[in-house]
Amino acid sequence: MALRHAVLAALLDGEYSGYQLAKIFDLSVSNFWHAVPQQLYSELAKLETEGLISGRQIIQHDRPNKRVYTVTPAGIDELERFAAVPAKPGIIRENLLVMVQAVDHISAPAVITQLESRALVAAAKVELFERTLQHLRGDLDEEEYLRNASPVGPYLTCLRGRRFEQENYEWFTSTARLLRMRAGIQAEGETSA
Amino acid sequence: MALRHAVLAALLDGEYSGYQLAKIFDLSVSNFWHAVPQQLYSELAKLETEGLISGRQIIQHDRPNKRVYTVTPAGIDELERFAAVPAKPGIIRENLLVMVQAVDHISAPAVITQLESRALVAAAKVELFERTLQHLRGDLDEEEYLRNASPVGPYLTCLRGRRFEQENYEWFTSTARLLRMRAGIQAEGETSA
DNA sequence: CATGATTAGTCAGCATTTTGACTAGGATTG
DNA sequence: CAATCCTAGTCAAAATGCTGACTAATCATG
Repeated sequence: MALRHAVLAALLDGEYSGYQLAKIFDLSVSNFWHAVPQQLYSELAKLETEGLISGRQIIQHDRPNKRVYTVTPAGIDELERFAAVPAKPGIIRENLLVMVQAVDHISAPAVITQLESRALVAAAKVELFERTLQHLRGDLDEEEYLRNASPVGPYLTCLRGRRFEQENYEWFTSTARLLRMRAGIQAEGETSA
Repeated sequence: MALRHAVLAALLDGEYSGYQLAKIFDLSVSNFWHAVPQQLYSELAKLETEGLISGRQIIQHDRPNKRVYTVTPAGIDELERFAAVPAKPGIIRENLLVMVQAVDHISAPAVITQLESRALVAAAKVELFERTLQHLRGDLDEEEYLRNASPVGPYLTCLRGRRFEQENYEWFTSTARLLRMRAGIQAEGETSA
């Protein structure tokens, strides 16, 4: 019973189908919760039978019909209870860091390549979050938005996500550079003097 | 088949028992891989039957005997193969951020309390990592350590962990303060003018 | 005008993770 | 000197997560 609260929290923000939710999870929600589409479909079904969300069919003529969901008052109550008990500490699983942990014992170039490609991914995510934040706050500046605007929750989690990816970018980049240097490998664009 | 590489990577650094490894996972390794003790015991058993680690019994008289493990050459090969294929993107699951995402719809004080208590935890982790880094580098300064010293992998992942917890601390703290302000709740120590 | 991408899912089943209960002896603390 | 903590695990079962295969219609591309 863990995914359910992430789904409920994501649905607070609008009426979405499983398919749409899968995209949202892939982008913004992945900052604090990871889930693959199939998990969402089955969790939505369970949440609906439990009455925490309610779905309705949308007939579409240009593309397949879909079922969109909204959080019910019972769903809000569930979130309320969820927030009342201490959250379990967060978990991280990052294979690339496992590789770096082992880098003294294995071939460094493989790890360096991965660091460099993940740095690009991280940079793209930073930009995406940047745009999301701009979009959320519209023409207000950040301070004003934070002071008054609503909803503020998604903005705050997005701030955390952006920061996380910024730090990822910097660590991936500097770690790759360092390992290159130690291995005596020239970075792309560098030349030996 | 994912935990196995984290276990192998952790064991590169010395000869540990399941029990010791559980503590190590709880502290430093949790920066990049989360696992509970029972997972480690069963994973160690599997790794040993597969010949990727080898264990030996240590007879102790003052406390229960234990079985300690070291990575075999086959285990190193396994890590090598692991590093040769692109790592899956990392995953995060953080219930406290789920609560913040939902904060506009639920009781804010519950969330604020949790943010404040997790800020303390994060601050303690920062200090722990700080001490770990100092211990690893001994009397060298960081630049020199990074340039030459060995092993460098655990130092690098610890740097990432420290940074992550620093950012957690700052985000928890500033988010709690902001939510207090928006709710019109005085922070501890503050007084209304 | 065929090929592939996108939307919008379903179904079955394996794999992994987590929880909880239990053992057992020595060390520590009130 | 009884109660609790720490070391060092084992076992079974429940809960959760993930993979892969499949359907089916429309839209975009070459």
